[in-house]
Amino acid sequence: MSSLLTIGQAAAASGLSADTIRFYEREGVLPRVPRGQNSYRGYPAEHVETLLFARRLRELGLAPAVMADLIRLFHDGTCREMRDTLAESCGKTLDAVRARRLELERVEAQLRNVLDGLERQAVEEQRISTVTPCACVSLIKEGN
Amino acid sequence: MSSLLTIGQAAAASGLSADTIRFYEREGVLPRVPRGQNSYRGYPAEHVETLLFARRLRELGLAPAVMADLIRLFHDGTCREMRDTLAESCGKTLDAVRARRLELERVEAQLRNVLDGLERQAVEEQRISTVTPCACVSLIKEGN
DNA sequence: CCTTGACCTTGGAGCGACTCAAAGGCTTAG
DNA sequence: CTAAGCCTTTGAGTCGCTCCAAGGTCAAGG
Repeated sequence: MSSLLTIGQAAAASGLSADTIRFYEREGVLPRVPRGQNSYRGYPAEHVETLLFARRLRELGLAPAVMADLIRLFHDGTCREMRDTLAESCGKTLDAVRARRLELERVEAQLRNVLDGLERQAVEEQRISTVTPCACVSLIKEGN
Repeated sequence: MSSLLTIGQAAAASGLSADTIRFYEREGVLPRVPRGQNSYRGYPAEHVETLLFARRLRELGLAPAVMADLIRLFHDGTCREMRDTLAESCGKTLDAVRARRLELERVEAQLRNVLDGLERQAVEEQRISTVTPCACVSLIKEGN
């Protein structure tokens, strides 16, 4: 009857799973909300804003420990604190994401090379109908 | 005295860590090598080829279970088996890597957006020396 | 009133691919 | 004799959830 949401409703409203919300609460990422006499968690409607903020931080690839800081500032912090912390953690995350992306690009190119080589070998082997020595392993050997 | 390498030497020669080699052996990725009377693992010099092959497969992002198959073929398989298996697993891995890379590209762009917005806000707030309402959280809210 | 099914609770296990730590044995050099 | 630097095994820790089991609660239908 009150305006409190259950965890399932909060999950549906925020796009986080109920499991994830519970996990975040345990880990101190999200504040602990009060329980009803059911011992059910009760989420005030405004709390959905916090959950949406958390979800967005997660989408941006921020680690739970960083999310915890930012969510505290979301409730308690000044604008400057929020901006500085956000700048620092997004900056670090950006560096990490870029590094990972570059690595995946290298791997992707190498996989393409290998696949191309395998294709060419298969074609070649069909063209000259004799069995040639197995060379496909050598495609793997090149460092790039 | 024999030409067997210890795990540390095999690790140095292959670029895999000793821990990783032991892990791969436990998991059936690499064959079990015989122990000396020390109970030390003894690696024949040729085995380094296998380790290098494993290392390369790992660099290409192939999962241990797939590596296990390919390493068996490396010893036992025909050229065609190797080529077909390699083509299949590299193809699947390529798809997964590409998907992950695209996701990281999206996240990267979003992080850049957020950082740009924070920068602009900081500049703006300095220019007009009155304190404006805190808007930096709204930078986070946009879905992209 | 009773049942059914959908929700909620907690605690704990599982994932992938390693990585590290503990506790002990072997070998070689000073 | 001891110190170092290898090696052995077993088992726990990492990260960020995700899923499971066992049980309590609630709303609706018969």
